[in-house]
Amino acid sequence: MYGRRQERAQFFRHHGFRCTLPREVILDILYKTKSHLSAEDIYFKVHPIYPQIGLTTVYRTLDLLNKMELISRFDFGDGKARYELIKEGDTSHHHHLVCRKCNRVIDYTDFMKEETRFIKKIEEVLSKKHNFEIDSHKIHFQGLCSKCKSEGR
Amino acid sequence: MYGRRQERAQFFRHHGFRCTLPREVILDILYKTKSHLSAEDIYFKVHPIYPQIGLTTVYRTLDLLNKMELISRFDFGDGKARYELIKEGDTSHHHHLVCRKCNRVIDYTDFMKEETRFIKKIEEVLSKKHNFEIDSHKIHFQGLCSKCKSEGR
DNA sequence: AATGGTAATGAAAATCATTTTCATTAAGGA
DNA sequence: TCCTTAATGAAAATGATTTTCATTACCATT
Repeated sequence: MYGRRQERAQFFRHHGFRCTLPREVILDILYKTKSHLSAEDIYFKVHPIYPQIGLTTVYRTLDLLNKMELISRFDFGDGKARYELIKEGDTSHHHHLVCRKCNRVIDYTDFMKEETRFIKKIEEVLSKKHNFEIDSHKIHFQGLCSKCKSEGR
Repeated sequence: MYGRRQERAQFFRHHGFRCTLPREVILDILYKTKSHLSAEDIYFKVHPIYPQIGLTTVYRTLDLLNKMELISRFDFGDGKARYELIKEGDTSHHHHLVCRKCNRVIDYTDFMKEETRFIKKIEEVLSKKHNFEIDSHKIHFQGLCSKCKSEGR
């Protein structure tokens, strides 16, 4: 969906939004980049190629993509929001280990089968109990990364 | 530990910090309040009784308590950090449902037995694999709360 | 292909949570 | 009680994000 211009354009229009250059470019960068990008990160990636695209637009686009549930927003404790594309298929589903000292983030994909089973069960119960429409979940481990551990806390 | 002044004082000293009035008062408020408080929330709760305690000190104290792992920091998407006391015993262990529209937070404690089993297993594997010292985890469901669902997204 | 209504943009200014600075205060060990 | 120094408070600074507003450019319609 994200790979082809035509599909992207349709996706925006389906949601009642226009497909513009900044939106295409930003979505493209998120598509091509694995790591967890902040608005500024994206701005500096975009700027050399499209210097007319401003930081404000990056913020607005990230907000839009988030509302469209194309991307997820994370807080890893470094004072800026970070974003990741939500890809289709189970292959990319992952969660994070976050170092509470240096804020380093490690992605993991272990135990996803079991997780899915477990999460599905909770979701069923919670969504009924609280009349809540659950559409995503995040799991987040905190602690000390190898580097910070060896340097002493 | 948090209930008695003597214990609190010792706890601070054990960690090499002084036990001061602001620290006692702020810890006390966190102890007595169930909900997820922001620095400002705490400041306004403190202020009528101890007007000499400033917002800066609230921020600094929350930072300290967080580093001492007495409290946890959360981002529920409303632009301010929120904090919760980490209580002892299994009874208070819980996670959150967060509405992506109005940022309402619902605590849940369902399936904690199974969760503990599941999380313990993941932690063992991940901590070895990444040489990471895991000391806590967060689970976070996102979606629409009953109110926002009925009002139409 | 040209047009027009309007959503989207960019630059600058504003906002707001959080952090820093620095002079003053007060823990708590000696 | 004294003294060292960590902790505090007020004000200023910072930095991420949002708002404002005049301009641009999608894209449905002609």
